[in-house]
Amino acid sequence: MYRTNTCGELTIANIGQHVKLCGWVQRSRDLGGMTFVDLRDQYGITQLSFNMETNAELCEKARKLGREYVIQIEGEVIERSNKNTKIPTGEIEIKVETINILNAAKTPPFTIEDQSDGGDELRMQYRYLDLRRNPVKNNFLLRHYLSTEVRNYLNGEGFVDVETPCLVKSTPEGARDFVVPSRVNPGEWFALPQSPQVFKQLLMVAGFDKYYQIVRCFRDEDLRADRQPEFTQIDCEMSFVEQDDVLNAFEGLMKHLFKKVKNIDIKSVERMTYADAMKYYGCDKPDIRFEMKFVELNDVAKDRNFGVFDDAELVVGICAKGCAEYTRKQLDELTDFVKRPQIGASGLVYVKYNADSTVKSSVDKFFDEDALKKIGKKFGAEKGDLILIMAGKEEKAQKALCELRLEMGNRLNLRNSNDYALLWVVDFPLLEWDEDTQRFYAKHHPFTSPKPEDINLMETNPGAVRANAYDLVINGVEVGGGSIRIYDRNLQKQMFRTLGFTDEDAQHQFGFLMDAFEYGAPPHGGIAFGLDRLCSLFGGVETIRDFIAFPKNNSARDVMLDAPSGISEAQMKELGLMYKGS
RNA sequence: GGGGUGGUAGUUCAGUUUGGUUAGAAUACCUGCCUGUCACGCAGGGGGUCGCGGGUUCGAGUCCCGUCCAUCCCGCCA
Repeated sequence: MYRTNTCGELTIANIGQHVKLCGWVQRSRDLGGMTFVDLRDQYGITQLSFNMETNAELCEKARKLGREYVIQIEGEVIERSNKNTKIPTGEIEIKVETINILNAAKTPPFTIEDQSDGGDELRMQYRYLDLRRNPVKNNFLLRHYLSTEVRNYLNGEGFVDVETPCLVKSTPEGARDFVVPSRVNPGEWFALPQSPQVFKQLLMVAGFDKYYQIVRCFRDEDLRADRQPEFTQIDCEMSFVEQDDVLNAFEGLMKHLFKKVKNIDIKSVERMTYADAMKYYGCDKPDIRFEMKFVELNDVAKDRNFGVFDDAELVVGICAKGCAEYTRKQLDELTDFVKRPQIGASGLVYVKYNADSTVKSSVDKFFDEDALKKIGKKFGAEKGDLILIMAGKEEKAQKALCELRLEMGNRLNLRNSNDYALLWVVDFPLLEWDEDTQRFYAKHHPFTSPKPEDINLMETNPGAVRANAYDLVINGVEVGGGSIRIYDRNLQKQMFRTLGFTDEDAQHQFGFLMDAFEYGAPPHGGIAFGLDRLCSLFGGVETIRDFIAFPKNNSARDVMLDAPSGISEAQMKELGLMYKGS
């Protein structure tokens, strides 16, 4: 038997017990006459003590232990004469009788401490050492707890966990696929699933009433702090449901998770149409922890001989409470912020409603005080407020002001990571026009159903058709999305036509699904949540990498494995692929 | 594909603006001393292809060009 106890559990109640412990040497403190060693395992740290007077040989041995040596010790739990109140085991120590070195260790390239001296790159290369650190380890305990509670809740609601394949068929819609060559079928390829979408729909056709799966998904697109090429979804589908049934069911899941994981009572989840989200926040995933809503100014801003406004499709602004005292420098910073290439605005107009009731703007030349006050009135601006205005093409002005609004939220400390605001964005457009390819694409995916009252627009004005599609947005982060699906063969066929598929292409790509719809497909819908993003949200950080044990770096590489890598000529031949020597 | 930031001891960084003696600090590591430490302390020591390649110069960590890597963002992500 390696051990009788872990390094996190012995307390004053165990005094006098003879124990065996195993773990890693966190650190040793050699005081000359005596030596202390901190022994660490997943559960905590226990101090080992050695005394030159009582056992010189053993004490010498303890002094030679390096950091991260794996050892087993045997000894007696004794009360410390000097107690450490900072750790749970701080009242006791082990008077060691024997040390057994299970494995020596090289000095690690960075310190295994809560505050490590290691940089990101190095920690990823030695991820197994990084994972020994408490803050990193705790992220995975959180993830484990979160997914456990997801299962607990969904199991309790009657959802059935069904596994779906990882080797599937490549389809032209959506994200770029990862593909896998088939040895048995030379020249043919599998794709890794971007989501189990069609399988879960087929499970509904098969009669499973409620399905879920915590499942890996793959997308071969460029990475971000919140995007990895393989990521995990909580994938769900239900039969005989309308949109409200789905929203209500998963509000329940969210309330459960917040209660269990964060001990937060979520009172309600706001609902907002996509149209309103765009109008008031300029994006489809607004952070509603703070207001600062957009106000459109076309009616009061035009016809003042100010070309920037007169030529603009949209003049729109926000009101930053109490910011009228912003200095020239601060306003310049904001202007630079919106002029960054990523945002690309050409400028920023401000109006200050000063405490002394005077009004000052960057467009005084075109707007007299009355006109500026009229603008202020549209925001309900008070003394001390600052209005920031963007103008231009509708989409661009919205996007720029959206970024500016979030920036102001940050500056005004309105985006506390301990506050959570949940929001359903509903009634997304079904389709999105793409200028480059001159065709419509499904905004969500091609299996999303149009709102029945909009179906008649499918042929006359496809861009105006709204979908039974919804996203869950928490603090401005899209954590999940779903829809009520099409379950009728003809409607599905019409959808593919609208997307520019010939009937033959549609049959070739998705015939299995449309065929299934002819054998008694129930009305159904569902949703999928990004587990990694939920974890990062609960953890209060923005990068999902911290919650993936072995993540890819920004260039989609695993730096620890040094993957991807070349394969042998023999493997290539076997797969029927051309070999390109390295 | 595009933009920003960064790359200097094992590690994290300073030094680069304004080129100039032997490139520093902290921490880690090694040695010695120390009997109640717990970020132990004290004394000493070793440790550098300044990412790589080219250029300018009497002289380059520092200036110029190229390139690679990392990271954040835009595009992309149904």
